[in-house]
Amino acid sequence: MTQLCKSCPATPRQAAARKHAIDRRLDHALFKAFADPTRALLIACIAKCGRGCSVGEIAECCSVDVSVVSRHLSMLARAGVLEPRRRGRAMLYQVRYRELSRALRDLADAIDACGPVENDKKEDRCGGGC
Amino acid sequence: MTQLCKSCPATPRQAAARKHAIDRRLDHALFKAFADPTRALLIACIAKCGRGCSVGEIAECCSVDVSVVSRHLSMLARAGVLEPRRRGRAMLYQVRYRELSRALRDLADAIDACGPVENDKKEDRCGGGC
DNA sequence: GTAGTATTTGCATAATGACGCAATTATGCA
DNA sequence: TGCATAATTGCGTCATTATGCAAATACTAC
Repeated sequence: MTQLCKSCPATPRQAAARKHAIDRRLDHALFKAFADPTRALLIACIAKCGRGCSVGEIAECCSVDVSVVSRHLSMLARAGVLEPRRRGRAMLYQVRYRELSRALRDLADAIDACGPVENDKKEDRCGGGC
Repeated sequence: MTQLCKSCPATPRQAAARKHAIDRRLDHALFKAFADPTRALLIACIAKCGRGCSVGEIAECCSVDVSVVSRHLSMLARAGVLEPRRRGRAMLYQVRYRELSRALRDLADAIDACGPVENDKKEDRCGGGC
């Protein structure tokens, strides 16, 4: 993620500022979490529920085996999307609302920061950052 | 994405409001785009460059074959992440800054909207939405 | 037209990941 | 302790996808 276009020599200051912002936000583990349809369904289900849901409950949202759901959930917890918590025999998973929306907004900010500014409008010039 | 937890009967109004927001934003094609390390690298490279980059230039950012980069780029364009444009022999790809950050912020908003509010704080009660 | 450069596509291979089933672990209750 | 319920893990299978190479296409310049 730190390698840069050899053909885009950059203003060091611009490059540093931009590089820092976006590289740190592009956590592909986070996006892998959302990339699978089943996981997206699970996330949406738990998010809309607004509380910690057990694995069995969550499994009712979709048609796959409970073991598959369990694996998805622990993966989502590792990715920082869900917060796991034990209650008796049940394992409750809850969406980490704040952290999640924060991560998305931070990436959006980083992308905006890379967007073309006045000096970069000339199509043939590199904006600096590569 | 429209299926819901059977064990979480919802207040219809809450359910509708929340469901609408998050289901529409969970475009897994968009997140698939970011889920692969190579693609994430390419996106970061083009984003930081701040202009339309040719396939050959972009390929210098990473160690994979140009043909692979070409495939990734056309996939990213299909996903709405990049904007393709021809200039002579070269194909230029530019990040769709506005649309991209907008999509991320919308999802962040939808997630926040699902977050626990006062009435949902009781852990055993479903917030409504499933 | 031909030659040269940039990009895309076809195809085979390798890696990754999702899934179901069965066995195992973890916890609560009598 | 023994039993029941909930969740996780091991393992094999199948589908998807990332990759490289070679061939084909798109475009420019002469």
